[in-house]
Amino acid sequence: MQSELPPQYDPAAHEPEIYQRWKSAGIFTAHADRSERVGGDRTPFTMVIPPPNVTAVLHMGHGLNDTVQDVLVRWRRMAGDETLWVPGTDHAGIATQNVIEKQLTAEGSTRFDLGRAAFVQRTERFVSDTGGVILEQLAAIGASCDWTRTAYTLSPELSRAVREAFVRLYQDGLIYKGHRVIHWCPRCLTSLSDEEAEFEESAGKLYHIAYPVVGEEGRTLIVATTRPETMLGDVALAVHPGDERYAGMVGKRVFLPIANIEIPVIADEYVDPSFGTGVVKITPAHDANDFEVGLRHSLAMPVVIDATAHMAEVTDASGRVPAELRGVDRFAARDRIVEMLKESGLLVKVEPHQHSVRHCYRCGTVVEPRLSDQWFVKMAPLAKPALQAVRDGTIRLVPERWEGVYVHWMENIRDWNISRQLWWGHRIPVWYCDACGGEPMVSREDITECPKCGGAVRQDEDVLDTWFSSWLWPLSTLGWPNEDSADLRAFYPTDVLVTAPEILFFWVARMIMSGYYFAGRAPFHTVLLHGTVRDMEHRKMSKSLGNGIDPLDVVRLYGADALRFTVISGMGLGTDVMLDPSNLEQSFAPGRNFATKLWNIGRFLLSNIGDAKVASVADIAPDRLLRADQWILERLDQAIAECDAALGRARPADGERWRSEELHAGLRLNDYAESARRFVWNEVADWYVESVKPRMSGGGSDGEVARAVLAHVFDSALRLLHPVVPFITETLWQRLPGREEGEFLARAEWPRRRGDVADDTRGAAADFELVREAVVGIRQARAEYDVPPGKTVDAVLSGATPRSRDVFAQEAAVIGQMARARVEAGAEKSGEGAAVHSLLSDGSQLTVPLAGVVDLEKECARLGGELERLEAQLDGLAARLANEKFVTRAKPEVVEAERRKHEEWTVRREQLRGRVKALCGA
RNA sequence: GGGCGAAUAGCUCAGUUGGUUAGAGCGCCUGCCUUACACGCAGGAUGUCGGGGGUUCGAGUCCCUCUUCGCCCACCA
Repeated sequence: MQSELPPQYDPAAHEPEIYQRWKSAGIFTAHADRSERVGGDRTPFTMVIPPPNVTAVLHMGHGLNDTVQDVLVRWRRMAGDETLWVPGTDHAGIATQNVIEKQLTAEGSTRFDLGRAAFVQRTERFVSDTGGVILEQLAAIGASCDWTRTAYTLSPELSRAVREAFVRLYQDGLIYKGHRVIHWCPRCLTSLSDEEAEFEESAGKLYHIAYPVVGEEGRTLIVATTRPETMLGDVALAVHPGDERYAGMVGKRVFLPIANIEIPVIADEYVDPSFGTGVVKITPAHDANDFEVGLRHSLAMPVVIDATAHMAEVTDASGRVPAELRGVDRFAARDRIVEMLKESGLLVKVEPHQHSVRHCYRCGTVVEPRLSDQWFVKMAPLAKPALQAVRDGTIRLVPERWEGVYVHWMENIRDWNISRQLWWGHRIPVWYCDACGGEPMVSREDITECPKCGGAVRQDEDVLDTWFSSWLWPLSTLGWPNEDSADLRAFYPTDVLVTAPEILFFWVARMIMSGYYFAGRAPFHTVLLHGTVRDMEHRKMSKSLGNGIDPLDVVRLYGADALRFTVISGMGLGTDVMLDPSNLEQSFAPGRNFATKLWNIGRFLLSNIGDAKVASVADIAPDRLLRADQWILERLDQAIAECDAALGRARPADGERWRSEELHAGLRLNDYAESARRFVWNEVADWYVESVKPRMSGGGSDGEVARAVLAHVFDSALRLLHPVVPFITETLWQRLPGREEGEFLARAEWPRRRGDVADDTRGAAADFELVREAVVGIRQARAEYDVPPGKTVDAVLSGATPRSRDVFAQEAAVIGQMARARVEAGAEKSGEGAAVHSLLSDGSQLTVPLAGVVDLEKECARLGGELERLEAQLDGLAARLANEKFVTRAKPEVVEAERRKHEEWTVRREQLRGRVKALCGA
């Protein structure tokens, strides 16, 4: 048997094959009819994957996100739930369109050369050829998604959901067309939502420009602006109505430099008198705030910058842009205008100014505010139930701190611009008949002719924001809007949504809103927001920085399990994971080392345990279990309890709302992984396996007991660990004796604790714990006194006092058996350690025995130090216990604990004193 | 500008409602190729718990303040 398994786990030899077997055994496939919501006998547990962009390739962010989800879904699968993890991809409007446009640029062409239909066709082809690679890559990290339900936001089914949502919202008056200043990306040539236009701190300049007052020679108003190029679109200057400095100016007119036209001075509350000069230029077409001011004062709204961010007289702007500036890029124009102002003496000063500038979240271009017509969703009514859900515990955000962020955003929610001037996406389902006046017709089905006049119609040119399809994801992937869909009835609402906080507003908040609006229910009860993968300088991993780690490299080098274990155990709740892209070996050492350890425990076990069927632990008479057996079974119970506690409840206890004590518990995946790891490594491997070695080789009926306990404990450990390290645990589990064809750990039962345990059982476990402590003590002594491992005890102890020789010999028996120290082991069996046990009843002896072989002076100094420390501690304890306030105010159990400790320490002090006296004479 | 969070070992982080001698992993040091594992075993070192003040019998834990970092939001012309 052993020869089959090499000492190092070779992931490549097992992982792909095992994944295939899981898949073909249908382990990942959910059965709607088994859900208790439709009369089945299993509780459903559903997650929908945050759909990666269809053009994406797997990076560590996905690696982490999908591992977390897979741990949860595998856990619930073993716990007996009917689990469904829906995979899929997002068509990713801007991102995908950018990819194709880049290709076209390389070919010396543009999308306009190609035309809309051909462009969309080409993109579709690209997506069908190369898209979804990431889903295949997910298999490499073990993601147990239901591949029979793979979804795509631009598929016919999901597109139907998009239309339905649009039409319903429109009919309910929640979608409207607005004419206002929005964020415009002059590179992508589309509008963006508030969320898509991200702030970035940048060092700009504040230009102070003098506007000459009409009719008052030499008098000017000074305006401070960061964007002089927009001044050509100025229609007024504004001051605060209460600003006494400019009280007389309101109603007067000033010259707009360069354009050389007159504009009025108005008063508006919007102006902050304490900023700059207290005078603001009003440019309604190129600033969202100025737009509002313009509306209030019925001002003209000349557009002087075109869609590509070049200066032009676009609308209502004739005579404003001098010929020399037309067609000049906005930033070049800024410099030119500053130059011109300087020449005419109207540039007062320029000072550095730190401010935030919005950038396109897809291409990083500085966003240009632009006046245009866009479709908007009225958000306030949608936000109401979504806000309530988080406040009342229907939905919990983990970690908790995100709840505040969420609530604040929801309370101040703004309408959502859902039009994009792109070609790749769901075309807005609105048609116009120009003959009949161009009133919008909104429809679920394509409209080909005008229902009134029978004439030609034209569809709205724009497509919908990508997030307008993603926000329906939990609904649409399950069959909505078909209310009778089996999946929708069986699996909606879903359970846990796992994602990064970056898309809390883009996606999570909107899914909650759509869930309530379209289905009347929250789409999930838990949102787990995990951290980000960063490099050692804490920079986010990114392609442009070149500090990324390819998860597939890690899988190739160390295996999927190593990757999974490393990220899960290294990730506290909501905290970032630091990995070193330049040192994969060290970064993934925790996972790789653990996998190897697990592998070797399995190797040992399989080579010792044989193929014969193993007795069930439950069938073994309790009195045949040795202390070590009782101990490891007790530790197993403890490990199960710890893992269960760390994972927490899968759903609210009452099915509706989280109780406050449940709200912030559970989902501590790192704690779970650590508990399981500690059990298998530090308890099973370090102690139980060691203690069991002589018994196994001894054979006989006790050997059978040991076999049974070892097999049971290891089997349980594999179950506990399977969600984190599914491949290696499955590989080993399959080889345990008694396995039948077609059995999979992936759907084996999650371990449960034994019921009530008899007192003497508990006592036996505690006895072994004493043995363990004794062995540890002896090892410390050996190390401290440099007892060479190659020496037998007798050789070392020559010259020792008879008593110390005697005692150490007893200890040595245990060391030999349990610690693999090279000491002649006695015949004492199996770590029962009666000798050690009796030793422990007098704790003073543990460090005494070597007195004869050590430097007496050194030992006395050491003991003296120890005694001193102990006395200081005891003084403190005594003082505390003598303190009336402590005794009366502290909790009784605390006081009791301190009393007990005081007693124990007093005994220890006496022993120590005795030892010092005997040894050192003082 | 507003809000939130963090600061504990060289690094990443745990430390439950205040109550033992503050822990883990990685790293580091020492000794070991011990018949499952050197990707291992055994042992070890390392902390003015960011600074200052306060409350308390008792503070890493609660309060105030300062400093430094991070995140979210914002109409920083």
